[in-house]
Amino acid sequence: MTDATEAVEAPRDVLGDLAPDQVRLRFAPSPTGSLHVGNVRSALFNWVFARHFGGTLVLRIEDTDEARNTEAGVTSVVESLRWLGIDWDEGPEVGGPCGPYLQSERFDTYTQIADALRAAGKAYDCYCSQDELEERREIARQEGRTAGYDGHCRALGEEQVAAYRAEGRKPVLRFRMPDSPIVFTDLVRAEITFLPEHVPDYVLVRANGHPLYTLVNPVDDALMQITHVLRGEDLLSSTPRQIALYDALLSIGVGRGAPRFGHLPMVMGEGNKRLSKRDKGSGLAEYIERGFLPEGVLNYLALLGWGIADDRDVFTMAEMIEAFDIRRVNPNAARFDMKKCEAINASHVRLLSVDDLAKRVIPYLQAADLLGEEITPHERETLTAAAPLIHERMTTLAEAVDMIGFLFVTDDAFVVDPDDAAKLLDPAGRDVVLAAYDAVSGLDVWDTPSIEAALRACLIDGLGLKPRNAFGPVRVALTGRRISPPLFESMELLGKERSLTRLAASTPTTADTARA
RNA sequence: GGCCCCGUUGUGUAGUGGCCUAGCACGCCGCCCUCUCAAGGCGGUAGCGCGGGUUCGAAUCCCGUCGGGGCUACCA
Repeated sequence: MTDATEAVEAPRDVLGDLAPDQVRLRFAPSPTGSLHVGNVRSALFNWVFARHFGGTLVLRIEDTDEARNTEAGVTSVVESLRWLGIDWDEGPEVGGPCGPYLQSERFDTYTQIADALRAAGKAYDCYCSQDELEERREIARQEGRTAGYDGHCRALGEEQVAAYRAEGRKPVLRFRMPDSPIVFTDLVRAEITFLPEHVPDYVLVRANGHPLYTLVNPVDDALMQITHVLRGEDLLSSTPRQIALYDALLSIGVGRGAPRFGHLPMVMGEGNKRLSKRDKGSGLAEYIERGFLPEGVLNYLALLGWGIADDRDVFTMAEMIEAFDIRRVNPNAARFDMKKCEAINASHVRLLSVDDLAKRVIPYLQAADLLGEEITPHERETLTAAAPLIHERMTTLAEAVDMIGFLFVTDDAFVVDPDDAAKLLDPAGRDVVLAAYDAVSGLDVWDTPSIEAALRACLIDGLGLKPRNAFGPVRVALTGRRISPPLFESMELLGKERSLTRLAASTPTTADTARA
């Protein structure tokens, strides 16, 4: 590379003539239920791109499909983004100069622009029926040609139009594709070329007058002066027709021409198909319920196509924003791996301070009825003391319920896991628990060192048990589970009285004695 | 069928002609530590889809081929 005359591939130009803070991106979901992780990933990359350059992120709701309940959907999108910590500069709740930001409130605009496009000859009325279209499509397919619109109505005479109208046919508005190749440089891929014979004329407005996504999406991007569009690769094939539309819009004085595009790799689920709503782990709601951290989810999603360094994969959003370069995004489709997602999340849990962890775990304990709305000082104290015990043991916040629930559950609601009891609280185990009871019942000082010393002296030194055999039964009796936070610390937190109560509940029964 | 995108261990990736007998992370397996589980430490498993070129030398360049995905609606 020392030879200046050597041909070098032109680098993908990210900004062009724009000043960095002039970049405008958007996240434009349709409000159909909970956000899909693929959408979250798109939101993340657009947000990070905008923040990296100090530009603007617009949130626009694409609710042109009137069949959906937009009211609840919009709320859900907004709440999801808030949870994630992804903020927007223009859009619902924050307003902005390009509103309204709900497409359902912009129909007049679309109608006007559709008319202008028709008047300028950029689009035309098409009277072909769906049956006719399908028939011709099928023939084209069989002949190995592009199976799109054949241009039948491109140049109808007045007579023909009158005849169609007399039949009662209602036209759709169809965009007239230019007959020259469309070439663009994708920000994550390279230069991509589409030949005109492969990109047929397409419908902008339905026969019933409703504008389609094909019209509405580019129109709003133009009107909202979007400079960069980062979206899924599934939309790559529709890019040439959209670019042609941006050009047409420009010619009638709308917008500034096509934005730059970057197509993000698909997120694949099990097998070799894209992650669908059916797949486990496809909806954001699931992550919230399970107690994933927003920073963990975002970090993992970022890893699907991007990395901060070759020897590190845990990072904060601030670090990602600082380091992000769309040209470094890998174009390969990536398979979603829940194990890795959990591992990344676990790393972020460990990055939390113990105070923060204690705070974040509260809603999950409340949801499990282990804590009430009001948290007593004692509960708060226990939580603070318990947090260090679990912060290196958990993958998701909701796991706190099983891990430290025994500290908060009332004694009469306390139950021992049946399987664990069967294994460890057999007659021999119960004898161990009895010995443990005797060992600690006389303790004056109830703290971890004293408890440990007493238990070891009695069970290990006294009875000659192996540690795991000695503490296993005690653990189950106290925490209800074979797996728990460290035993002695747990006992200290449980308190002497409650510890003894639980130990007593698991000491040898008359049945055991009879059997012996 | 047509068009477009993509192709490094099980998964995500690093790698832009020699530093690659291919690095990192997750997973998996084993060992150490240890009151359980984690965390941590150490070690192991496994990969350049295939075939031709170009070159002294290719995971890296070229051609072909195979494979996967996406799109192909009056959905978004």
